[in-house]
Amino acid sequence: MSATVPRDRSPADPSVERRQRIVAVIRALGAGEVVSYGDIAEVAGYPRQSRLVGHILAISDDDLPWWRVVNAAGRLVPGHEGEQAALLRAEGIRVVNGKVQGWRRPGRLAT
DNA sequence: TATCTGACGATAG
DNA sequence: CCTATCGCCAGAT
Repeated sequence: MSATVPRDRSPADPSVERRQRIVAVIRALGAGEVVSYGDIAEVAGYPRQSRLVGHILAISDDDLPWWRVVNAAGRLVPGHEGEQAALLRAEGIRVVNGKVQGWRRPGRLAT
């Protein structure tokens, strides 16, 4: 027997809370709504932690509407572009060449 | 403990 | 459009 005991993942664990919080935001997405990883992180209360969102989605079950999440450039998820494009189009989202049309990154608008 | 990687973001060239 | 670099954090080795 190893002397190491599996850590108890209680709800009090901050890493669990982060995960739960981010998952909750993703689950709250409705049909036709597309957001970026950074947006989810910010809404969840963890600005600039977009990588964490990507990680959660990668390890989490497919129970979540992962297809409604794209990167800041409107780019689809590598390796799932075909399925994601189909799912998005089914919700009325226009997808062209692996990117969401009509997407614009904040801070790059205006003249 | 150190180092690398990743469903990221932004800036620079 | 592309690659490169830096910042950010969690997990894997």
